[in-house]
Amino acid sequence: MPRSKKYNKKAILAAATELFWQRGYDGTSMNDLVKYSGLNRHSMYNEFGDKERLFLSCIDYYVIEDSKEVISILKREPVGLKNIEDFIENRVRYAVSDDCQGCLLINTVTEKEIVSDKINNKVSAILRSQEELIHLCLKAAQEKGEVSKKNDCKTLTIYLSCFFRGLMNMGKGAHNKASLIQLAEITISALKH
Amino acid sequence: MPRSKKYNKKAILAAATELFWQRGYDGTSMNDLVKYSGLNRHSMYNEFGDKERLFLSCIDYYVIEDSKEVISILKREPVGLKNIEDFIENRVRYAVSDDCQGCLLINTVTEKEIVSDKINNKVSAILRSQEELIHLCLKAAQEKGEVSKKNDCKTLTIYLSCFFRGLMNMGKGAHNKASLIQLAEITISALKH
DNA sequence: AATATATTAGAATGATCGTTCTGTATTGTC
DNA sequence: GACAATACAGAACGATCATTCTAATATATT
Repeated sequence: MPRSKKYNKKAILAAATELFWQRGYDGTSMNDLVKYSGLNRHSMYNEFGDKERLFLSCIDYYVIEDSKEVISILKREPVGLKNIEDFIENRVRYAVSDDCQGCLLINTVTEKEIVSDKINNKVSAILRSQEELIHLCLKAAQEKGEVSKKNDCKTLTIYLSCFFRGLMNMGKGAHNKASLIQLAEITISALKH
Repeated sequence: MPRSKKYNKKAILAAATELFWQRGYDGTSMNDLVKYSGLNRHSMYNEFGDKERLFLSCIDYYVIEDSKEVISILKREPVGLKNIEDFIENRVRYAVSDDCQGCLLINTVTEKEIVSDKINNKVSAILRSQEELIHLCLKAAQEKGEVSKKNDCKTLTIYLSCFFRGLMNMGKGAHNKASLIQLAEITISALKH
């Protein structure tokens, strides 16, 4: 009976995610989103609800689509140091690239005071779950003797999490991005001692 | 002749800086600033110009007043590893504290796409100058043999800069802030190997 | 006392914000 | 061909944005 939808929901989400990623939640207006995605304002609200719900959907899209490479690296069996090394290399290469705009989730942490509790809770839950993946790799790596047992692997997880957050910020605006390449080695070697 | 000013310019700047620090440039409205500082809107514009110029003044205030402790740690003679250690300890303690709201400058990097070139340039120039202080400490520390010469001290500077940026983000929103304490040791020991 | 500036509260401006509504055109199924 | 849902452009809403302006009041110096 009804007319079928012409637009591609996923493509719209990709466009919206891109904008939020670049300019943040507060810095992106519904007008920007309508213009950039090409979807009609009416359809936008009909499909995604209000701005907050759209952003929450974008976070889902980001985790599923834009983070899948990184997640698959961390999940590759058998887990161990190699996963961490590949992950670090992947993130450093992204940070150095010209189009690095940080990480949508980590960027949103900076917006903590302006966004809703719902958004904050979702973001921190996802960051926590990603840290859990790192934790599993480090635990296995310690058991295999690939990583020093001097530090608790929970501590090392936080160390890496901190490194990645810093890296994403540097990727967005540092004067000497190229030299970020060399951080991979230092960080990996810190795990071994 | 003229009536003398009743308000304290520095106190107003402190209040404005506090708000920008908490909520970012875009997330802070002139209305918020007028209300929070207590200064009349008219006097606000008269004293500081527009929002952008006020923000630039706040950055100056932040560097001079809110960063002076940290800067003095890095400048304490004779420079060497001890400066770096104290600096790291100071920043970690701040990150763990309940009222950590990150670093105004590093937060502004995340807002890169929304703020003006003038703001971006100022922020990155200051971050660069602070990295230079770290660089001088590391260079001296390497000459004294306190820090390994395996890595170029410019690389180590970037490593530390990355760590601090990550730390500030973690301080703003991590689920396990208390464990950040342990990062100081790992990071310092990474410099030694 | 006269004057010059500062302070204050609040109105007003035009732009933009998120959101909703209106009306018309389109396209599918019965 | 009739019906139902969608797509679309754009107007309209009230709120808020940064900024400017209007007055009235206060307080220094001459």
